[in-house]
Formats: sequence, structure tokens, C-alpha cells
Amino acid sequence: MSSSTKRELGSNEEESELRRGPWTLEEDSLLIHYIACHGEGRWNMLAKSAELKRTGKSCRLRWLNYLKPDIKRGNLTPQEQLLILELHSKWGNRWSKIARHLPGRTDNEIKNYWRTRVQKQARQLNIESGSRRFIDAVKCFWMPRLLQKMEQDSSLSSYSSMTHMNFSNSVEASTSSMSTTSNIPYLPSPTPPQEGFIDAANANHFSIMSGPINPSSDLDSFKLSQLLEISEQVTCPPNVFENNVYNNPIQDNWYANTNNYGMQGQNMEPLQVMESYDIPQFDFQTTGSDWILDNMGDTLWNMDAI
DNA sequence: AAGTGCCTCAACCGCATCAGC
DNA sequence: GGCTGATGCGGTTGAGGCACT
Repeated sequence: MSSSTKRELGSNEEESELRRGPWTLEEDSLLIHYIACHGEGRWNMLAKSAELKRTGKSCRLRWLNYLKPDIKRGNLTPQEQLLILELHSKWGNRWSKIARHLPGRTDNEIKNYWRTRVQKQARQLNIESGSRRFIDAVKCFWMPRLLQKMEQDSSLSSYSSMTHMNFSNSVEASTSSMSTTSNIPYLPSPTPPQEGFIDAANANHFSIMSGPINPSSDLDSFKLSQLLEISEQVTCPPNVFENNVYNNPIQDNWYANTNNYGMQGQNMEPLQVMESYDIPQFDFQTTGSDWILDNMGDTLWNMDAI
């Protein structure tokens, strides 16, 4: 045991009194009440003063991850998921740093999301999460589909016309500088594409948030235009969209296997052929988007399932 | 209904850093 | 400079819930 751990635990006598495991309602209310009266910080002292048989660290964690009033509960929105993907591609496993850009979300929550959802997808694709190939897949497939879902949601809900106009404008602005003509696969859409709908061009051309979102803003009404306009660009490598996969029999094999990629933990054989490639040669032009629509539309990249 | 396996997420652990003495 | 306490961070664990058989 490290010296710091010994310090944290204190004497055996104290250690034996310490509670572990799930917090009870009584403990929660004690902590809430104490912080309401005295404020947060000085966690070890707080734990003693509030007569909580918990370590200061445990109190701090409980407060920051669960009890704090501005904690948002519930599933991550597509906007939040997109932000996480973008920020993680930028910063890696800097969970607390990423969390600072998602008001009301905790580093623990984001870390859990990444491990249980994103890394699971990587495993199912037989891609090492964090690898170049995985990052490319995230940027070129996952993000576009999140953007698409965001737009679908916004068009289905009573999104303000002003917000939608901003989004349309930003799409025009962002697409004007693009050269690719690839077709990003659409999710099966209940409604036909409309003006400003995510298209191939802007799916292939992302922006990354460069600064924190205004904490006072509500991410649920987060403007899509902000996401598309701000900061540095992430552009998919040309070969991701432009190579003709059908020239390659090994890739044929890989695509033939994509039917195995279920969204929810379906078992699948490891795809040995993929290991010979640094980056999957995704193709949208020559084969259309049929394969990805067939294989991912209702499975892997269906954000509803995420 | 019971058993089993999988998934999620709250909580814990170990370590690093910083400030005060 | 070394010690100690407080805090923060990222990785890991395991209880509980859920789906499936």
C-alpha cells in the first residue's frame, strides 16, 4: 500500500468505521445539507463534520458525480456524443477536460460512455480504439450520422426557424470550400432530406470546438451551426472516400463480413483480413452507400441504439 | 419462474500534483 | 528540501438491472 493510501485511510480504527459501497439516502441528505450550509471543499473535514462515515474523497466524488444540482441525468444527446467524439479525437482520455465542455456531465459519465459504447463498437469492428483507423471511422461515419441525427431531431421537434436557418447557412458556408463529391450514407429517414440537411460534403468536413461552450447554454438546444463553424477542421483522409474497394479482393472479403457487425453485442468472428490494413478503404462513390446502409443503417452506426 | 450472461454506471483505487508548514 | 494533507485525474471493479433462454 502506498504512503498516500495509508494517509487516506488513517488508523485501523478509523478505517474500520468507514463505510463503503453505495450511498444511502440518509448519507446523501446529510452531505447535501452540509454543503448547502457550509459550501463544498475541505472534503476530509467535511466528512467528519457532517458525521459521514466516508472518506473525503468519497464525499467529493458523490457530490461531483451525483448530487450536485446542475448534474444532467439521462442519455447523452447526439450533440453531446458528437462533442465527446470530437474532443476525444483531439485530447484523448482527458476526461475531465472533455467534461468541462459538456455542462452538467461528469468526467466519470463521459469515461463510462466511451468505455461501454465507443470502445465496444471498436471491438466489434475489430479495430483498436484509439488507432488511426478507429479515429477515421469515427470521423467519417459516426460523426456524420450524429450530425444527421441532430438535424433529424431538430426538424422533427419544434426547433426554432431561426436556429434552423443558422444551421442551413452554416452548411452552405462549410460546403462551399469542399471538393469531395462522395455520398455519405443516410440513415433510413422518415422524412426526405431538406434544405440544409447534412450531406456528403459537410459530413466529410468537420469542425472541432476550440473553446468551452457557454455553461449557461442548454446543450439540448445547442446550435448546430456552432458545431460546424468553430475552430479547426477535421478532414477525412482522401482514401477513405475515394478508393474503389472492388478493385481489392481482400476488401471484398471485409465488406462481405460487415453483416456480422451487430449493434448490441452480437458475437462475431475476428476479421483477420482487416489487420493487414492501416485504414479501411471505405467507399461511397463507386459502390454507393449500399453496404454501409445495409450493415450499419440499423446496426453499428445507428445512434438511436447508442 | 429460475438460471445465466451481458451491460451499465456508481464507486473505489492508485497515483500525481499542489500548497502550506 | 521534505513532509503532510487536500484535491484531481484516469483506470478499474463489482453490484444491480435487464434480456434472453
